[in-house]
Amino acid sequence: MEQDSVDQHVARWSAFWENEPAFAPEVEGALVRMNFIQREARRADAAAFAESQELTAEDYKTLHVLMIQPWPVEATPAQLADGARVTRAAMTSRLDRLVAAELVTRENDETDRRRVLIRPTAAGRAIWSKYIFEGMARDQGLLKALSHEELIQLNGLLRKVVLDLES
Amino acid sequence: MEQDSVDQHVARWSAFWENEPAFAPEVEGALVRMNFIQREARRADAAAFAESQELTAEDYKTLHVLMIQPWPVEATPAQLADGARVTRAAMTSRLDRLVAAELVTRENDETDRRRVLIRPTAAGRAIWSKYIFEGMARDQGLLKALSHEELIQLNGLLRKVVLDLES
DNA sequence: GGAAACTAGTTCACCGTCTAACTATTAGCA
DNA sequence: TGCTAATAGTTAGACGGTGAACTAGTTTCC
Repeated sequence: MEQDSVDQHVARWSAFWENEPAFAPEVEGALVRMNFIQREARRADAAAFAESQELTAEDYKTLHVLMIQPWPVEATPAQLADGARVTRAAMTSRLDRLVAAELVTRENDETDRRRVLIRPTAAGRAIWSKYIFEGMARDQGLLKALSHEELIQLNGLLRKVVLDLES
Repeated sequence: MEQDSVDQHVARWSAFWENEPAFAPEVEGALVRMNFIQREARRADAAAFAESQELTAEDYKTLHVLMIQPWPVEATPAQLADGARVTRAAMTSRLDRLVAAELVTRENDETDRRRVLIRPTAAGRAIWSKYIFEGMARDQGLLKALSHEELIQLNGLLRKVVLDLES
């Protein structure tokens, strides 16, 4: 099979660690390749949102986490922070921006007055559905080199890793 | 095969997009799993360096990029910035810290007086070799669920993706 | 019923990164 | 040779994130 840039990296690296049994070329290669793919994914996402000027990839992520809530589509800042993997403090300022852009509303929950409920506006729903399909297309483009069967094979291998890490 | 958390995510997601042909469960699954593994890797790295108190994972990365230069082990801030994938401005402040910690030296290049040459100190070399093997062990632990043959298979699939993205 | 513990969200100070502007030096070329 | 353009590094200001402290409201339990 043709070599990619990671093969070269691993070859240099293997030469560097010659006679060093602790170095595992296949582990290095797999992790560097996954890193490469993820970086490319983030780069493409950031480029798509930079072009649009409407919102950042981060703010889209917040909106996305909100939109995929089970019906009714509403969530607390804490839930959104967990989903977007940022702190609640960071979510406060993300929501400030989304509220200012009128993509979500922030209302007090009258049944528990500590809580705040976030709901998408019509504009927020529209923006989300505008970008969600573009994102899917980008993701599929990223892995377009693999056949359906190869994708299933890849998921099988990755599932083993994830199951091990989750146990 | 047993299900991992990503299978559940993909199942919910598939139900959400029922009758929506644009959604590709295997693509979503593979990317989410790679994301999971990378996040776990970063988490473990950050934990290892947080425990040590000697330097951050980011500053280690800088030192690492410096140490893997071909002999003689020296580099300009620009080279290090490229290797660590941060801007030169960010590298300036990273180097301030490493110089203050006496892990690297910063000298003017007399043949091109715009340039600065960064070299590791003895302490810098020592710290790097202390952590490099721990990092390799963490990486191998991350993928310990896969046999050698499975690792080769995984690299084969990922190589196809990387080659496609590089072309 | 009321004190203590817990929970939700926000504010604050700090940190690391980014972009853009700036200084100093070198290279290109009429 | 002497402008002009390009290059290396740093600095300045803004931004988004973090953890800790804080306010307000709710739950627990004697």
